[in-house]
Amino acid sequence: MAATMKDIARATGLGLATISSYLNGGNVREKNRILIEQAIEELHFEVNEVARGLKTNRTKVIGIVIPELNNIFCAEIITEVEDVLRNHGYATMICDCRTDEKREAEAVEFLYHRRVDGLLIMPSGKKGTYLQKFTKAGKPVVMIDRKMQEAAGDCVLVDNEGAARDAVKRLIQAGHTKIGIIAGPKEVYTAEERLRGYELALKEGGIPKESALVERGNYTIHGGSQGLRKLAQKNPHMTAVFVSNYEMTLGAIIEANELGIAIPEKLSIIGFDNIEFAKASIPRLSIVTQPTREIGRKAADLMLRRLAEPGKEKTPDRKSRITGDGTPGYERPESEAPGHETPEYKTIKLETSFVEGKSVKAIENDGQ
Amino acid sequence: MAATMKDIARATGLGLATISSYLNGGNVREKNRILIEQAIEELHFEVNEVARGLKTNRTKVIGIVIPELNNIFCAEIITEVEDVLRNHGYATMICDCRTDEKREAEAVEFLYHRRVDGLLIMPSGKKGTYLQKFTKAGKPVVMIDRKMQEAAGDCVLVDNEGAARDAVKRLIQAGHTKIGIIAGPKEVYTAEERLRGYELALKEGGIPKESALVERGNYTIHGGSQGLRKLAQKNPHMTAVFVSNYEMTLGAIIEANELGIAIPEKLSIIGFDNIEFAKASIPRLSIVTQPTREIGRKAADLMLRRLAEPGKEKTPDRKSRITGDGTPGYERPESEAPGHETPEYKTIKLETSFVEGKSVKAIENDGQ
DNA sequence: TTGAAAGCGCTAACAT
DNA sequence: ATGTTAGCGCTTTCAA
Repeated sequence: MAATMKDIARATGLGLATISSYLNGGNVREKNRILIEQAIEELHFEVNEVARGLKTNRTKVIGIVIPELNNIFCAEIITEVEDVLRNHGYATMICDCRTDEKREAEAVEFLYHRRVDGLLIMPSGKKGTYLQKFTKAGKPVVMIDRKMQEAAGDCVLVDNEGAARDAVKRLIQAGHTKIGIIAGPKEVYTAEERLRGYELALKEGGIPKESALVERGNYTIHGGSQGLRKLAQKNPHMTAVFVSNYEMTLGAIIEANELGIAIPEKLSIIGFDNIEFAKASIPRLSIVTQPTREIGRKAADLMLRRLAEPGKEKTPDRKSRITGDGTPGYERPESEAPGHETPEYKTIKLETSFVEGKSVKAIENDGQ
Repeated sequence: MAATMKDIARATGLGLATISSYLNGGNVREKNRILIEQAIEELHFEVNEVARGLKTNRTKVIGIVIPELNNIFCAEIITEVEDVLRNHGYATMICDCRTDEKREAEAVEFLYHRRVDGLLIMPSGKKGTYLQKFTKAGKPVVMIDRKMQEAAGDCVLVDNEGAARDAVKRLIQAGHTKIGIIAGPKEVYTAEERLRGYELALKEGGIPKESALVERGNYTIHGGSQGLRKLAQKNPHMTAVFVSNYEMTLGAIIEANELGIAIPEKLSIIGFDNIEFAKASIPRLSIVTQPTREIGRKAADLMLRRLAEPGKEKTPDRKSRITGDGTPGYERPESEAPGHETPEYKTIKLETSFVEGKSVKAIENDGQ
């Protein structure tokens, strides 16, 4: 087996505490330092993080729960999160809950068992009651992209309504009045926000709502294709479409090509997410992009900050000695700190940005 | 703090071993079982996996190293892996090494420190010398998609050459002779395999190679667009293209649309990966798909199997029942031959499949 | 600065 | 079937 601190102690003739001190950046006499380093080298010693975790009650692992690993928006955020956390010595345990609330709860439970130090979650469920375990244990919870009801914790959100509103406004400013939207599923909160943004822009632009101009898709490529087809069928005079996520944007474009609807000559399009695709697409697509990297970074930073905060997981490391003579001298004090000062949860709201492409064409306003 | 086994022991008046036995599926007298369950319920006891890990020297965590989490091929595989492993009580620690060999080595090191029980890696680097730590420690290593030199471990691969060969053969059978390929980067082994498959098919079909029909892209959407444009420019008579990964397939199609090259009337296309996209695309795309889910599942299964194998660990552990779920107890061959440690590594090669779409059109062979 | 010793929460002999 | 007792490898008082 791998060498342990004891081996180092024995090899150097020093005590365990000295080795530990050295490993944790404490002061060690120069000659001992050399001795230790030499022994570590020879014995290929490496700290056992598991043992350390048991002792310190901090595993240096962060749990991550996401709806779909297999989704570019999630994947980009998690990529960043993982990078930041690992650079700070934290490992991440990722659980994909397949957008299923039950699996989400199980994942949270699973991670709690593994004693992760904190939880980063992109919620699928509406209620976050199962997050209470973490908050009660004084372990930080950071929600990404969406806030859960009844859940205490920090949030990193995006201004979805504003983003959609801005996008649609641009279409209006370019002279469009018959503007369709391929919105997301009703159950998805962020999808509803985007739809609201669309409606808001119309209202502000003095353009009446038309239900025929609103299609919903299930956030998939296919949903986007279908959405565009229906919109085109129902609205021969529609000149512009706003599509509210990446996969559907892709589908909409494919469908437009299929239908022979030239972009932007016949139809202006503003899409969502995935700047890579927008850049590669011809004509270069105008899209709303979410700052995935920043979302990830902010979320990770927030987590690190919470972890660095003192006090939370006060384990009054008192010595509980068990007397050998049968006296049960064992008594668990109220380790509950009742008046726990409610930490002020932070909500960070990030701005999306609009990436100008060639998929929006100004139309003559006088035509009608 | 959370309750511990000791608390349960005290509450029930039973001994520690009994509690442990109960928790690990051992036999406990009925009335004690009830007692224990009751206490567990009341005290909200949950096993501390960290402590268990320290004791058993098995953390029930698998390390995963991948080139890009943010890549649909990787993401799909990992999604499956994570699912399978978690269903068996294993957590996964994922490290994204950004296709960087150095970061890859660091990630492996990082995971080793965390004492993961095994390593699943989709290699970026060519040599796997840094994997030796795992194999030396008797910890299983499973490579996905690519084999590393100097690395001992199991592999789950795909027959890239065969897949490409089959795809190109189909084009030939449909009468095509001017067949282009948008191949991947030279450094990527799997990309070279696919190129070889293309060449092989041509050879078998008696069609001479033409270097003008071979373009390389960097596996991105943009690379695909450029590749297609160059191919079209250089080869006015080209009637078919084989594109060797998803992102480039997407780019090629976008570009074809842009250039007004009708698919499949003017150009037949066979793409790669991502069946979702192929299905949504119009015309429905003919593609080669890799069985990502199966790759993930096989890799995870292989890992689980290795983990269940006895002997590797120095710790002479006796038959231990894993967590409550149906993991069967394993048998240990009695042949204790210490010097006879040559684990036979397994290589699983999976078949890709061809998904027929509408993007390949038969052409008249007599025309020329 | 350093050493000795007591655990963190669990499993696993070894008894009974 | 159950209790007793050692540790797993580390951090952390408390002395020296």
